[in-house]
Amino acid sequence: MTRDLLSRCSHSKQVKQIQARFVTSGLLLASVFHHNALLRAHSRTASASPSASPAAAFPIYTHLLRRGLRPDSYTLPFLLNFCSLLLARYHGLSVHAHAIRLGRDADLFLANALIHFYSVVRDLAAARRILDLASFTDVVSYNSMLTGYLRAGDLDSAWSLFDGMSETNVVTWSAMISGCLQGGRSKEALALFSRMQAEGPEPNDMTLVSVLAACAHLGALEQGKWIHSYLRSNGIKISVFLGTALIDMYAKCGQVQLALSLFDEMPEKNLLTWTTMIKGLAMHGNGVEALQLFSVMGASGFVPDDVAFIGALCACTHAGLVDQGREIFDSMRKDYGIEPKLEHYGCMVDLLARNGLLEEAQGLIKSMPMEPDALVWGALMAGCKLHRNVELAEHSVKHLIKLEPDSSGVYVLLANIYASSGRHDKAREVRCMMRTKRLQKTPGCSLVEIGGRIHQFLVGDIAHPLIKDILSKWEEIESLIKLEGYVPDKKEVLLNIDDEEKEDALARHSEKLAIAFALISTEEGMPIRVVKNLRVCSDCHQDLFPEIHHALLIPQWKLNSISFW
DNA sequence: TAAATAGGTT
Repeated sequence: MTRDLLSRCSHSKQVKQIQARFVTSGLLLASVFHHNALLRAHSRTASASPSASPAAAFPIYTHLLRRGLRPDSYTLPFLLNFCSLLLARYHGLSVHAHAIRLGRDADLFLANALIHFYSVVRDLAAARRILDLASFTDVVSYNSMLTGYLRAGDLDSAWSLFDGMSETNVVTWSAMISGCLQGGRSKEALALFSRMQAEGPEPNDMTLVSVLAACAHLGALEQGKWIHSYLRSNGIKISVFLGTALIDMYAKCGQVQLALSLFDEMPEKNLLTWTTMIKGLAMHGNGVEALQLFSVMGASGFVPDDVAFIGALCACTHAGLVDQGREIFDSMRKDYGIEPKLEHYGCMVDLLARNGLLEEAQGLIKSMPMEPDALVWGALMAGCKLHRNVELAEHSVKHLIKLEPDSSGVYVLLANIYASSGRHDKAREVRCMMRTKRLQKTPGCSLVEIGGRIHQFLVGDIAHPLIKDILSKWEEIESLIKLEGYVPDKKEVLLNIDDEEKEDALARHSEKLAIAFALISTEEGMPIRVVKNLRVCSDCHQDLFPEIHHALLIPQWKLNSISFW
């Protein structure tokens, strides 16, 4: 009876009401079991109640002791889990001390709860000590330690623990895959997933959500599609989580229509589902559609949060809707009580600057209640480049260099601006500055998926086993497209080198290597999809050659962080 | 008892 009553509670207030009734009746709290059930109900409802406090659980424990009852193997773990949920460090420490006094600290359940607790409060050394000294451990003990390392971003420790585990389960593998993802190592995440299929347990929906996110980051459409059909053939229900991950994957892999039809079919959506779809539409230039969806979302009763507003502002940027952007930006505070964050100012500066409203953008920067970051100045500078305002660009660059003295991007941008306005002496000066500072341009990196495998190319890359064939294919392409009227667009190559060398430098851009490789590795008529870390250079984007016309180039800045392959 | 999704860019 008690358990039924408590398991129906979804909010901590309801638990408290039942608790009060128990205490006043004086009857129902007669056993350890009832105390445990209450503690558990508090934990279960804590995440849905922002006002939940660890202090709520302790009177139950004190009550138990006063009655002369002895905590069983569940009592202290339940109490501790409550502390973990609320990141209540001091309460948790006192539970640990109590357990030692009661001699319960050798229990397996408690050891696991302690490892989890110390992991979430980021005391990994304490967690490790418990794991190493515990009399009994199981796979959960190791998983808790593993997720502790992963939460802290310590992938190396996680890997070495993982490699040494004698028993693993689906949680172990899912945690590792999501850990790789969080660390920006999507390719490792996918590799781990194939290993899991060969030697690990069956994946479940939580595993697949992470795998889909990895596919999204890598533009691995074929693998993403494979997961989708895996879901269908295994009768796995498409939850809100899975559906959202699928929509994101399709959108990031360039398949907005597929993403949209999935979105329409989803019976249950949450704020993330909407935001993902809005962002997906905006990313592909469907700014107007994205904004329509944003208002439909509001009409459907979903209150946009700060991330949803980024999506909406981003849609305005892509569609050049300055007035709507201003309106949305103002309504954030006025209608929703959300203070614009740095990111929102960044979007607005981008929107204004891109559309030539450089002074308004500068004014907005001055009005910001916080210090503008490099992205804000970068957006202004990009606008200056587009609208050839060298003076304001120089002003922005001073701020940028102060904020990011070691970032090569700033200097490259400045050099770009000088070069495109014909001031080659200044551009050369910047280049020298970069050389003396030993800064290197972030290498362009393109990925192409052939037969379910991802191939990576860096600019000027000669590491690929087929590099000779790739380069001769490019020569063939180049001679053909030159006949069609292709003229290398050398403004992307700013270096002060002669024309022939410029052509050579262009020819080795990573996207060209990837396209040439894809053309020799696929059947005629097959679509080619290239994903790139930087914006695709305008020369590479010319689509004079009919075969390249099929190539879909998706710039993806997120890949910037992948540098270890 | 342990694991999951969205976010502005040169």
